[in-house]
Amino acid sequence: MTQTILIVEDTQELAQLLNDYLVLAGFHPHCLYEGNTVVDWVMKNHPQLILLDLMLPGKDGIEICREIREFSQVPIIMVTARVDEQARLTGLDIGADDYICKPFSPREVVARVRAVLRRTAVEPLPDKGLLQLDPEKYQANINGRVLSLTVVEFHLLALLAGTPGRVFSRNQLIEQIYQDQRVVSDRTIDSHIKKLRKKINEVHDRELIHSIYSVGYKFEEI
Amino acid sequence: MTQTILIVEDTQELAQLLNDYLVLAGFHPHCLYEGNTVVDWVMKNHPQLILLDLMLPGKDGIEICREIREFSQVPIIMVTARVDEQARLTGLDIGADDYICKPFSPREVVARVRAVLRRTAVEPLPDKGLLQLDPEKYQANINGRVLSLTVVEFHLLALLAGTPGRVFSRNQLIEQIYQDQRVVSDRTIDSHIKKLRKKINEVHDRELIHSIYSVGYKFEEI
DNA sequence: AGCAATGTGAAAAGAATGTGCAAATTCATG
DNA sequence: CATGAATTTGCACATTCTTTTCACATTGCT
Repeated sequence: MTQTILIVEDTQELAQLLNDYLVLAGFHPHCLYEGNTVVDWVMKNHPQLILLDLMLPGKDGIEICREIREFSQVPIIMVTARVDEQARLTGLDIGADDYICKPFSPREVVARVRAVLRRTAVEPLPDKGLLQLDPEKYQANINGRVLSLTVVEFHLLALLAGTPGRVFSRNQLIEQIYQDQRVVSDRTIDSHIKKLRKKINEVHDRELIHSIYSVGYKFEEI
Repeated sequence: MTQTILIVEDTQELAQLLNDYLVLAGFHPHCLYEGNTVVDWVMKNHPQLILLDLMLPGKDGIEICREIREFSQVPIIMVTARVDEQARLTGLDIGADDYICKPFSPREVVARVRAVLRRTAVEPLPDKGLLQLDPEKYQANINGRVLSLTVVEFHLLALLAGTPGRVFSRNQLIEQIYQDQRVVSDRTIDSHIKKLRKKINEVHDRELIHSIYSVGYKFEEI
């Protein structure tokens, strides 16, 4: 198993430095220098871990992180240029596994990469499941059949299916789906779940979304 | 010597999750949900370690930390909600032993707790038997077979199995399970025990939960 | 035996979820 | 900017599941 690491960093010099250190540490890094192509690259190449700069030409780091999280749990380490940029990370859980603040020593980065990989090591996630999600189109695929989902439905499904078996409380789901701190009744989630189930049932006969009484919902564990 | 851990965290959901993980790891956590009572509680109960949220209703984490340091060297791990809060920690040594930044995985917290305790004292090793509990799924595994438990059943089993061989009185169980001071008849515990036993029996033939006459219940000591 | 504690099943009480509908909101378009 | 369609939201009621309690049976203890 190769240890592909994706480096997304617009300062070429820095990217090169990181690259060198990671090669020395036995990884196989790949560099991208702007934001627009990142999501595609990740979908195609399934890296083991992503080092993601927050400030990027093209699409910005937070947005990229969110999009990746819709279809993958790959570990992401955010790299922030300066202390005050950190403020942008505050909007709670944007889905990154760790973050590093410049200026950093390359040694430190390698150490963090190792740490994150160690933490997430036990992940036999052979994607290719029966469900595939396409964040660009807000579509899901089950057994090759297409579901058109609304935005909320898509986020909901992406979250649940992102970690099959894990139970999400309604509040957790709300926090993740409405990142703008909107106030929403928890029963609203039930409504969306119902619609999701209905759409899923149209193309698939087993129930994939389970309710866990007094806790929340989870996606079928495989 | 029991390993009491004090959790001070206003998000009840999070407190409960941490609580579960720590019980599973063989500790005896106690939760407080606001800042004003913390110092008193610590003086009376002498916990082994404190997990202290920085942002709290009532007295704030830094102030609490300072006050505790006036009379005790108990290890304190600060929990910060967001990255920018870290700034408040960096400047001065406020006396904490470590800090953790949300979002964190409960596993990570347990690891840090162990690390801090290792540094500051001698630590009894946690054991991993035939029973595994997953607080994020409210599931138990025995011999690889899955038990679906209700919330109360899960907490009950987690408590008992967290310290195999230790006898818990019904009142102790009630106090731990219903942290909201609910009033519940002690016979209620018996009912839940019965259901637990039934579910366990479906996948395992030896009796794992034992009644100790006129005292309470304990989990099979191995 | 006699008292106390625990096991058991069933039933009442309590909570959470499913469902259909309608009101509010958003969004694209004329 | 108005309009209608699609989406989102929240509610009320039905349904399901869980929790709690109780009465009675059984077991353990002195």
